[in-house]
Amino acid sequence: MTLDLLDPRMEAIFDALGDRTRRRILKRLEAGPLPVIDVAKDMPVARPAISQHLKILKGAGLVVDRPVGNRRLYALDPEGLAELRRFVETFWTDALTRFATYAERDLEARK
Amino acid sequence: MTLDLLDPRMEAIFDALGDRTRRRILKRLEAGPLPVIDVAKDMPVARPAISQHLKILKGAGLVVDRPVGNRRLYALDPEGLAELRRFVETFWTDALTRFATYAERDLEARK
DNA sequence: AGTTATCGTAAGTTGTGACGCACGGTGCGT
DNA sequence: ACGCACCGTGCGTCACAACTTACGATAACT
Repeated sequence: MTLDLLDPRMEAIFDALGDRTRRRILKRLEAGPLPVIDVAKDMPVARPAISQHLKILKGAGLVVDRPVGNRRLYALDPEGLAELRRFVETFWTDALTRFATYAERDLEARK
Repeated sequence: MTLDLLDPRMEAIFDALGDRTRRRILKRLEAGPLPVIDVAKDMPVARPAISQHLKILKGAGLVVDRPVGNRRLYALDPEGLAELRRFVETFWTDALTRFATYAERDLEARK
């Protein structure tokens, strides 16, 4: 029936979102593009760790980066966010449909 | 400004979704409620591992369970899914708003 | 009562991912 | 040219989370 494996892209996205530090990074980038050093500011981990996390987020398509002089600006990638949004949306509606179906069956069974 | 930490509930949800096996479990439950033994069927890991994953998913509010005779039926929890949906939705729209703002600034800066 | 099936959990092992440190590269300034 | 700031990346370490195995509990049979 339906494939058991998720889209590799979605796998990467959820894997990326599975880490607290990475979620914090995204939350911080929500305010706008930032250089690595600013992303790392007041974070519980050191800058190199932030770089590694950013690399993973980039691989998942959740952030984009562009060099600006000395530094490198990271920003949210609407592409990846859109993909996540679509997936959650469809999963949600599908689940609700199924849920309604089973609620109906329950009602039927109770008669 | 905006709080750096996410809602503990969302933290639990994303942590739960951060694991491949757990995602597969959810995907399987999308078809309807199942006993543990059926969830574990043809899975790359043994049944006890599935039980542990289900416990985590339950803690995150993504699944619910009810005893049915000898077995125990697990099903998707619309509550948690709704929460996830809302979060992704607002994050998405907020990000888009910010994105538009910065695109505008870019345009302005190019003049 | 005895047997079988389903399930949860405790205990112990292991892979791996998150991290700090150190280094090298690059760009901007003096 | 020199120093400085920013950044990416090996490399080694370590904690933790995902496993298996073994056991005990409960429920539905004969």
